[in-house]
Amino acid sequence: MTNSPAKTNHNSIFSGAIALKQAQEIAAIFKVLGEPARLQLISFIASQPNQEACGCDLIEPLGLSQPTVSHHLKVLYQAGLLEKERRGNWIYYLVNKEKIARLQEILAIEN
Amino acid sequence: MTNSPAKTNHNSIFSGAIALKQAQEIAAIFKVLGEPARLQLISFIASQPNQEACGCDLIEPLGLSQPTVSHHLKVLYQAGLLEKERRGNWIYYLVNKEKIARLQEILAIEN
DNA sequence: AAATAAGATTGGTAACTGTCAATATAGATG
DNA sequence: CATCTATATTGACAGTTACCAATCTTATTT
Repeated sequence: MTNSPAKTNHNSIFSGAIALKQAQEIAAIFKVLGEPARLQLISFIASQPNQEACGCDLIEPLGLSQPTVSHHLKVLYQAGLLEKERRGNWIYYLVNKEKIARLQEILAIEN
Repeated sequence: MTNSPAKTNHNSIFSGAIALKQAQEIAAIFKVLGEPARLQLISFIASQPNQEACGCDLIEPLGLSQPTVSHHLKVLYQAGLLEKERRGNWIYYLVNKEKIARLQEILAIEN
């Protein structure tokens, strides 16, 4: 269990004018979320009973081809929004809640 | 002053698997935020003393051409993330805080 | 080792978009 | 009306990406 630090929220884009580098980092995450299929993936995975799902169960509900779903899962994983774990033939994905929480802080209005 | 309704947060993508249409609507907003220049614009405007800025003051800090800045401002405005108001020759932009707050709710983890 | 099933990669295409130069529009002022 | 400044639009180009079919890789099972 990690020790939760004091909540300061100075990571918000509203706590001061952000520099280009930070803007690029944050934008990269929003860009990943800027695709309907990827939002559906996150939402679907999180809504499962164990809050996880294997790739094969994600193809049908999205109505996209297997390569396309695989591509989106990769993008989400590389952005740190999903975690994955292999169990036999299947790879189970789950949402990285900390990353989501950090994103939420970025949108926190200080004033 | 509007009466604040009971906070239910059922707009989050984590309160159940979202449908395609909703995914498209939300993704459209994240897509707009998925550009460094636009994040800088929002951040810069909000960090001004009156939390507003005219377009002409946004060109230099971004280091982009006037048409490009104008384009980004238009995209942000059309997405409902910025509001604008003409005063003489200048057009002042300010952040739509409600829209931001709604975005934050979309990322709220229920569980 | 062969067969099966899940997942990843490759290659190709169509569509989108960020960027700027050039130009146009709008409002204020002389 | 002419001029000046702020903002918007147009046109063009380069880079990116979502998508699929086909193929490859990985792990299990017989």
